[in-house]
Amino acid sequence: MDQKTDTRSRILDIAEAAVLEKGFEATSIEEIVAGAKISRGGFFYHFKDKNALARALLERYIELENALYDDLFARARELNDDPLHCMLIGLKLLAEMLEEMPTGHPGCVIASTAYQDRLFDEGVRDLNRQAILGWRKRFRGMFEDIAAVYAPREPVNLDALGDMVSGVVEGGLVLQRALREQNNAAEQIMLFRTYLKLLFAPK
Amino acid sequence: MDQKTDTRSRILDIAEAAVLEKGFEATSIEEIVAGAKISRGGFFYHFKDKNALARALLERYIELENALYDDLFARARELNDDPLHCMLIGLKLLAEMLEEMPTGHPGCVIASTAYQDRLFDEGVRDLNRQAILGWRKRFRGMFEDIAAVYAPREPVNLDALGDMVSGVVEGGLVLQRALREQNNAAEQIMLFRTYLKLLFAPK
DNA sequence: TGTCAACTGGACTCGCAGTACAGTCAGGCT
DNA sequence: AGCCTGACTGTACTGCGAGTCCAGTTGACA
Repeated sequence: MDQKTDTRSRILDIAEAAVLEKGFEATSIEEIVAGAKISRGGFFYHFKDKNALARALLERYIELENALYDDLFARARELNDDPLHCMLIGLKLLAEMLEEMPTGHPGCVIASTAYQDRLFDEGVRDLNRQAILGWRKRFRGMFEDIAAVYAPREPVNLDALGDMVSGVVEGGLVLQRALREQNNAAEQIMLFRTYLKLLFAPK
Repeated sequence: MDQKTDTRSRILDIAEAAVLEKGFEATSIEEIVAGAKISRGGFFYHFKDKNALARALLERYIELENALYDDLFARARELNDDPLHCMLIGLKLLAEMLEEMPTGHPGCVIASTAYQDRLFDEGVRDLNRQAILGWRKRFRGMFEDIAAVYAPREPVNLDALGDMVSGVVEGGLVLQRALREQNNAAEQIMLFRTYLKLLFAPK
């Protein structure tokens, strides 16, 4: 059981790295089993097919991302109780985190999955959807707290603003991937942070 | 020669629709030739391999997108000479265009390509890169014109702001695809428009 | 009439996903 | 000690899609 968990997550580690590097379809089971030092049979013992692997990969990724956001904004809240400043600090921390990744951020599995749609079953697509809706809810809530204290200077739809966090990160990562530059995602987040300052900060 | 062009672009049309629907790898040459009513041999007469198809697809898409931006902002300029208002009108037109597409926007080939990297050769990746750099230059230029008239209220890197146009569109399309909603991309663009108003508009 | 571009059609190789299944091996249970 | 089970290994097979090769057809034009 311990061993099962071990091998399974070893497969996931190797698969994730390969998928982020070159995409899901381009990643063969052959190379995964080679990397994990197991047999093909062993792979199919853990995952019914490639779709099950995709699902597990997504689940793990989403859980990690959520934990990361939890941690980030908890730390931000410790530094400043004000909802706006908490948000601004959290985004700064997020940008720094992205920047500090020496090889650049691995890229987001969400976008990767979104554009390879029909390879996956409804379950995988729904997982993807739920994750983004979760982030919408998370950030919408934070923006509501901010708006309760600071009236926005222009009317904005808070759901859309919540989505913008995900969108800016996803978009930034797409740019970063395509341009082969280093800090586009971090830069985009900082630019979004300036937006929030202009939108909510009084003066 | 005319027929060649005809069949070739018929292949591209069908391939583009299929690729945007389910991704490049998931699109088989079999279904493309079936849709275009040609033989497999006919396909390979026009395209050396799938990579050549990808390249042609990208080239066509980028050209179209550039023409679209040219047209959009030319129309905006006709309506208002001021660089800021021209930008704001152009973004509004862009958002409306995205919104009016009944099935939602087909999605951006750029992101799709970025996340399936290693399937393609260096040429395709470079095309992708050049397209985004072109948009950076285009929008950076427009923002410079704006900044020459209206001092930004917060310091911003204009290259990054230029990238933000592409990033917001890409990110919005990713959300739209993943959420299966209709107007995320348009909404994100309008939100970005509000950003520009806050950043540049005096008061 | 002959040439050439634009195909058709079929046969083949190769790599990869997925199936099937028989056998191995270590640990815990009785 | 004997047995069971979970976690595999190894091999052999099917089927699909990419890509190659090539011989032959068709229609336009010189």
